[in-house]
Amino acid sequence: MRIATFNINGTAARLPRLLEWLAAAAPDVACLQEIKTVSENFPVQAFRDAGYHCLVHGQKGFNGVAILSKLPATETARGLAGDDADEQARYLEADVGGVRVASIYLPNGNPQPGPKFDYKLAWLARLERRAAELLALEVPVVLAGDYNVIPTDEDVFSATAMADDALTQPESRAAYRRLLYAGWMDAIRARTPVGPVYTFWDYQAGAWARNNGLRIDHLLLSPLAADRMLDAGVDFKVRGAERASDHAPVWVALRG
DNA sequence: ATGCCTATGCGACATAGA
Repeated sequence: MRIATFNINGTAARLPRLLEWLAAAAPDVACLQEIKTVSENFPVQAFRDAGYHCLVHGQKGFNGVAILSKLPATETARGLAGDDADEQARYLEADVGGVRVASIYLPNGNPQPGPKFDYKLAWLARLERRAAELLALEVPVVLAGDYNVIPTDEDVFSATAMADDALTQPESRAAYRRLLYAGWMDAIRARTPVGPVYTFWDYQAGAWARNNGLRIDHLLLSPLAADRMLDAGVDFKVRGAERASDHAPVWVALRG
């Protein structure tokens, strides 16, 4: 089973690229972020024609997450518990073929310090609580998404250029590291332990051409999912297409 | 020191992204 995460940066703007990628990569599950549409306007029929069921948690204009799956999916959570006032669509979770999968769009947190950074850290704390509940289930789980966290200086083209950014702050990194120490395996780093691996390249300043990237899209695997991992990687080519998202898809292959 | 691009919206610029 191949499970991918892809921040598409707008469904309407990205639909042709997205359908091309689904046809070429044929993931069994695709966790999408930044769909930037209300659920009612998500092009369910186009994905159905491509062979995918859809679960959608959208909102107007910004954010929004979805899970596409070849097998039928059973929704297990919509939104993260812990803050009833939080109306941003950033978390969707489902059972697909015996694997629990979450599509995560973590808050960016800039500028920091400030309320947006506080929201990011609070969201990370809520995610840690949900992650602990999921570990206790003792089933294969894949937490897939745009974490907006650059885990280490090896995951960024220039640590100094990003030193004041919310994505590299010690508090953001500590929360991510706590997830790893709790038992979650970073699939990309399990496959490629050393050297730069990027999943995002800014539209500005020729970042793609210069390979000025960041690694912020992650696949965290519970122990039972990690046991089944065959391979993991980034579909770099997708970022080089015309009218591409600023993120590339990241995928993991599980046995069975 | 700032903007560089891109997407969206009750568009005519503002906001958000990262």
